[in-house]
Amino acid sequence: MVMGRPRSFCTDKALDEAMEVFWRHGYDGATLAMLTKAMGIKPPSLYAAFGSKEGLLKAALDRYAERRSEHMRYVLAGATARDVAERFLSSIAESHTDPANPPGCLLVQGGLACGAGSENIPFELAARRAQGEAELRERFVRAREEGDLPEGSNPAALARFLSTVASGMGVLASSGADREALREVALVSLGAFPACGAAADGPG
Amino acid sequence: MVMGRPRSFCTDKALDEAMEVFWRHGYDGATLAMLTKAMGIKPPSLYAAFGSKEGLLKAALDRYAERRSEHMRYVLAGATARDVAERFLSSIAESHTDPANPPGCLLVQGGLACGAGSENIPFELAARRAQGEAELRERFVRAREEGDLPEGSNPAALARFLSTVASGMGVLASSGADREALREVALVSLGAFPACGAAADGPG
DNA sequence: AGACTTATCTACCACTCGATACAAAAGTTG
DNA sequence: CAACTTTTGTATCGAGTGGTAGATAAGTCT
Repeated sequence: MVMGRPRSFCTDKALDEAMEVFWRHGYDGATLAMLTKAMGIKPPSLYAAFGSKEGLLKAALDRYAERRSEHMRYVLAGATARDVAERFLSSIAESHTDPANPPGCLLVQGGLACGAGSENIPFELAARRAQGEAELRERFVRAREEGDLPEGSNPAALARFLSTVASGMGVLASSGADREALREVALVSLGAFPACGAAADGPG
Repeated sequence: MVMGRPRSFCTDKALDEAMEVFWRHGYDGATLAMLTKAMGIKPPSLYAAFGSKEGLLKAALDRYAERRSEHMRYVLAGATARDVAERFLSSIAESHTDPANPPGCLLVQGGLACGAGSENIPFELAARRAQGEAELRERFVRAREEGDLPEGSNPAALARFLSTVASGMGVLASSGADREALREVALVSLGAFPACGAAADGPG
């Protein structure tokens, strides 16, 4: 075993608490006092473990990404592109209104605009959002090759559309919209999605 | 004329500068130092004119609403519901990437999550976003009555969908997406919109 | 002119921010 | 045991926060 005094807290548990604080108050709005209180540790322990407030956010984002990757694996396993879109939107509607978490999405709530000294935080969050979009895009490229998306369709645009709706649903959820409202948005959004082999029934 | 020393700055000009700061940095990220520097005045003048930082934001939001109301008048004047949706989405794509302003939407960038002491700011912004959605909803209710939306369609859901996409486009724009990307999203989104009298051609 | 009213400027308030110095505590190793 | 390594708690750092007191400037009123 390693030498020295053992750590008195569980890193993952502490990260979960920190994640919730960042989620609810944003990066700038989350103060060291809030974070240390939620994590049950003192500032020196926080800095020894994560280096800085920004380092703590990145660690929390990594943990958030782990959670999301499970969802994405399920989403991307959809049989058709339309199936993938439906899974994506409905899972977003559920997760963004999960009472176990703050409403919305950490990657949106975390901070679209920050004050002096945290200008790079919005970029960090944007990069993580872009990753999910890229996964969808690759899946849709494959779908077009496999013929379940029309030849003329635009996989990049469809992925960006879904990612945009997801961000918008994050904004909606953060302002108190309930789960049913998000499901409705998901349903309407799905109407924008092309159907190939199946009957291309119009929206409504 | 009123008595006393006349004000040395133009309230509207100062508000435009403050709006830009809130837009770019968010409510919490915008400091008094930034605001007073941009407005070209000192703190006592700011407080005499607007009461508090929050009062300044609300005044800036009022001014923002004035600007938007012109756009909305044009949008709502569309001949059909689909026409309204198209005008709405394309005007959002333009305004959210207008190089004269910070990217995105003040009502989104302003603050989805805030720190202690500004918890009501996100509600304030959400209320203003909801107003635009309500205008769309009323227009779509009328459209259904007039028969250019199918009987079974849901005006509230359609309005919420458009509002959600607009918020998502704000998030997208704030992370550096260019105008063409937003136009693409607008185009795909329009595919979710029901067409009534015209040919209900599928998306693609 | 001189009283009155309002705005502006300088300087500063109490407070909170993220981050850290230092010593005591809690382990492992010889 | 003593030497070593790492973490923990206390107490605090300098910088920056939103906001204001008090004197002065710049107008209108009688």
